[in-house]
Formats: sequence, structure tokens, C-alpha cells
Amino acid sequence: MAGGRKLEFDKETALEAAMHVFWKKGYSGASLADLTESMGINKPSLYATFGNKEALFIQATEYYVEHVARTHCQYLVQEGIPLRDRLKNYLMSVVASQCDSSKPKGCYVALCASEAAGDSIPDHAQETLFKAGAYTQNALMRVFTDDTDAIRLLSKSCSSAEETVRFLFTLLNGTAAMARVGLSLAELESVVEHGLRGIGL
Amino acid sequence: MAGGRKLEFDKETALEAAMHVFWKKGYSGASLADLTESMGINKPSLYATFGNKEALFIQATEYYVEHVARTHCQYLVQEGIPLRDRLKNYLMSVVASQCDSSKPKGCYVALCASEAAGDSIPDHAQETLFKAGAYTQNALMRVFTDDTDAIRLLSKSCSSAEETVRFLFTLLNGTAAMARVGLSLAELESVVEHGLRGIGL
DNA sequence: ACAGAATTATACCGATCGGTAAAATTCAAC
DNA sequence: GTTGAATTTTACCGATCGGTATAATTCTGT
Repeated sequence: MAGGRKLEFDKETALEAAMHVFWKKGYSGASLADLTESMGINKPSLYATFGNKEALFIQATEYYVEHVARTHCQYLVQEGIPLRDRLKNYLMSVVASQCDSSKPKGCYVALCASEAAGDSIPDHAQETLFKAGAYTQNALMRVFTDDTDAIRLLSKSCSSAEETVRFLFTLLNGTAAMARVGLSLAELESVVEHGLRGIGL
Repeated sequence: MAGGRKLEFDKETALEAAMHVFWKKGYSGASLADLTESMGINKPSLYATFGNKEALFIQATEYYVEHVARTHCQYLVQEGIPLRDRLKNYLMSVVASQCDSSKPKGCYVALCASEAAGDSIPDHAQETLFKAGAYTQNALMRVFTDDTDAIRLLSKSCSSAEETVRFLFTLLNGTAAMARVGLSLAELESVVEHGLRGIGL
């Protein structure tokens, strides 16, 4: 059938660049000028490939969940590793990502969700952010509902899976805020240690 | 000497309204139209009274520290109350403010500091936010450097004042993020309880 | 009543916002 | 080589951004 000029950029590379812009500046703070410059394309190409700003944001958010949030979860289910070590490895993997100097500091989802709560970001984008937050909470929840060591811990410490997950997720939102304003990985490791102590580990 | 037309609005009331707008939308997200509408004045009055958007933001931030952040600190130094109760009362006072439906959810400083870290908010405003964060951390720090019960707790739990304050401050940044996206006070009370357990209380 | 000071309301400024129309390019198919 | 599909570039759209000039009001002092 048809030929036509070839795309001069890689869609996934461009999407990753867009993710970094939203990660650094949030939804409203990321202008189309910021995005097109970082992605190395111009506006008509952006609109032809990704739709509009909101659609691009949704795809960037999904990319973040799959390529950032997802990567930490392996530590939660590693066979033959004690529960405490699995949780510590998971939490430190997240916090290390929050502190990583090669990417924007903090957490993409935490930043944009706070922005979304105030106002001003479109409905579908907000839903995607909500699902992104639920992704992490569900991964933690599975540990405390399935793992026998975790269940034993809950009964010993008179806490529930919901409470424990809520505490850990809140703590990670806290470390995200602190990493964003410049705290080091070493400083946040002691925060994680105190957090583990808070759930009896 | 000279007369002239009288101000038709109360400066402090207008400043409080501006604080609520920044609290809800952040610095960049709060447009002059948002601000003037909530403050009940028009742009020339705003500029004559407060300077410009950045100056207004700085004054709103200082107003927040004095009239919101400051009010919680009394619980930290209440005579005749055990350390754990003082900390719990303080933390719950903060979290209750974060959940209060009569004001924007979450923490003004936490929201704007995350925005500032990404970019785009002026230097003086950023400095004021930094000082606002330090205000709360210093209030907590005084407890763990001065209070004899707190010092005893630190030596027993092999932790330092810096680490403990960093943990509690991080936790409050976490509860701020969670309150902002809708968690209830009851849900966050269990987070506070886990946090207190994390420092050995 | 009048003059001058201060605050109001209205209208406007250039810059940037998200988004797009039109024309110039680059390719595949024939 | 020519046609037609797809992507690029350039230029532009109305709306809104922070900020201000101008003029109409409202007050005090004489």
C-alpha cells in the first residue's frame, strides 16, 4: 500500500523523555515547550504520535509504573530471603530510585498526585495516577496477605495488613518528599530502618 | 497630613485567603485570577498591598508558619505530660490539620517545597519554604536535645536526635501526601501509632 | 467647596499557554 | 520519474499568564 516519510525519532525514547519532564515539573508545570525540547521533536509530531498533553501524560505515567515502580517489586517476592530483608531491599530500592541523580528526585506519582488533588489536572490523568498509586499498595498488600511470615508478624504485633501497608506506603511518600528536596540515600536509610521498626521488624 | 480613599478590605483576611489558594494549588498553579477572586480584591490592589505574586507568596508562607505550623508546637512542650503523649498529641494535631475539611488538604509547605524542587518558583520564595520546613524540624529537634525523657529514649534505642527527627518529619511529609489524596484522620492515626513505635514508644 | 492623596475599576501590555492549519519534505509503490 | 501517503517545519490561533497604565472613585485637610 502506502509509504510515507519515516519517523525520525524512537517513540519509547521520546516517551521516556516526556516521563522525565513530568517527573521533574508535574503536569501543569511541564509546558509543551519543555516537553518537545526534551523529547527532541516538535509539536505536530507530538500530537500525531501521542494525542495531546493529557494523553501523553497518561502514557508517561503508565511507562513510569512499568519501568520504574514495577522494577522494585521483585524484592518483595524473592524466594529464600527473610521477610525483613525482602522488605528492606524493596524499600531501599524505592528510596534509591527517589535519590538517583540520573533522574528527577522523588516520586513521579507522589508529585503529580499531590498536584492532582489540588485541582487542574484532567480527569483521565487523575484516574491513571490513582491506579499508579494503587499498583504499589497492591504489591505491598499481597505480601501481608499471602506471606506466612508476614501474617505471623501481623498477629504478633496486633496490626492488620491494611494498617501496615498504609504505614509503609505513607512512609515512602514521605521519603519521596524528602528525597525531592535533597536528602541523601544514607539519610533516608535510617528513616527506612525506623519504619521497619514501626512494624515490628 | 493626607487622607485618601480607605482600604476596602482587611489585609490579614486577604492574606489568609491567598494562603488558602497557594495551599490548594501551589505557587505556579495559583493564578492571579484565582488569587484576586479568593481575596476579594482586584489586581492593582493586590500589587499595591503585597508587591507581586512572589512577595505575596512569601507573606502567605510566613502567615502559614505563624498561624498553622506554630499552633501545633505547644503540644511538644506541655508540662506534666509524658513524652509519648506529647509527641502523639503534636503529631495528631498536625495530621488533623492536614485532614481538616475547612482548609486545603495536606501541608502547604510540603506541597510547595516539592514544586520548588522541580523548578520554576523564584529564589526568595524557595528560601522562605526552606525556612518554613526548618521551623518544624527545629521544634522537633529541641525536644530530642533538651527533654530528659527524650534523651533517655534515644540512648535506649541507640538512635540520635537527628535520625529521630528526620524520621518523624519524613513521616509527617508522608501523612501530608496521604491526607491530600483523601485519607481520613482515623486512617492516619494508625500511621502515627506505627511511627511512634518506630522510635521506641 | 475645593484640592490633593490614596484606592478603586477598567482596559490594556508583551509573553506564554495548549493546540492546529498549511506548506515543505521524505519516503514507498508503481 | 511520478504519484500519493506520512512526517516534518513554519507559522499561526484564541486564551490565559503576570504585571501595569489610565482614569474614575472616595476620602482627608483646609
